[in-house]
Amino acid sequence: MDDKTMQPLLQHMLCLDLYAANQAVHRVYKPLLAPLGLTYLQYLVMVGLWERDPLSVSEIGTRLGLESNTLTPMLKRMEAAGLITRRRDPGDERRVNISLTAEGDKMRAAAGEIQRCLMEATGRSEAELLRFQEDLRGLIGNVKRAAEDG
Amino acid sequence: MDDKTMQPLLQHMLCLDLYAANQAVHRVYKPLLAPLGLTYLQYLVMVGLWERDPLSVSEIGTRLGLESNTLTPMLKRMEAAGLITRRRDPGDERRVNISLTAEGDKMRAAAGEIQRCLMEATGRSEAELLRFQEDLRGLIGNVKRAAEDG
DNA sequence: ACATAATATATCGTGCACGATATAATCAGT
DNA sequence: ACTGATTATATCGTGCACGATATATTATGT
Repeated sequence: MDDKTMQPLLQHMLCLDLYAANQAVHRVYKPLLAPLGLTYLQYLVMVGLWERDPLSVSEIGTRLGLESNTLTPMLKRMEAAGLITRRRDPGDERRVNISLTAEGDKMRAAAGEIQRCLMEATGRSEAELLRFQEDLRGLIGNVKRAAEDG
Repeated sequence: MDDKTMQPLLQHMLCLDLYAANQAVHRVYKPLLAPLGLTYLQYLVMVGLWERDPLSVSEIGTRLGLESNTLTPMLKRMEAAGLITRRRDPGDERRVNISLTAEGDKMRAAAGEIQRCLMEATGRSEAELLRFQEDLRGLIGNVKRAAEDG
């Protein structure tokens, strides 16, 4: 008989805060990435490749929670922009390996400062962020399990 | 000289968890909203209207962090689906008032159960969710401020 | 070796997001 | 009353998201 259950209010909905958090993060990243000609999602792909190169489309997909229907067009745009190359894996012709170009690799130099800006934007210490991240990941795990089980 | 600063890793990036949280929430809502013919964002508009009716386009925009470039097409789809009406405000012809149709108002009945499912999906108590929401809102406030100040 | 299933990517259509811009209505200051 | 600024919505183009589907390649079982 709780009002919040019977009559949802936007003010109380956590999902709206998660949505707003993404919007806010997006808006901090945008001006930082604009000089590099990267979108937010393209930057996440780059971070993945700076860490390990090459990655297949599905390996990128696992990291970002996306599939080829989203990734293929995006990776083609990044290829057209000269950031990455797309080549069929000789060992398994179903796979497409994504690698950084020299230009894409050079952008790595800008990443440290971008991350510093983001950390600073949160106004939280590294320890506070870690604790929050742990909490958030627990919640994500629960929600994902609920989504799968129906 | 921290590695996490110099060389960002996807594993450490909070923004990726926020992104994943939205994906997960979206996936829980989708099957619950499909019977109503609503998308996730359309549902949020409905929640706003169940709370207060009418709302202008910009009032909806304030609540969801969106502007007419996103809302106008979406509201037109909702109008075509018979969920809402769009009428110029007689007192200020610049504004467009959005109101629920009888059909849209009836959907209110399904909202309680949907919210119950979502709460349950988080696997957290109401008190835990409130604490998390407070923490998240603090973080959003900081990030928004950083985005505005540049 | 061969038929079948599973896997990896690509394509298509619809619905957000959002910067840039356009248009019309209202407001403010003279 | 008039001009310029402000406000509210709409339009356009590009880039995600994602369900559904198609195609090609590899793996599996007989």
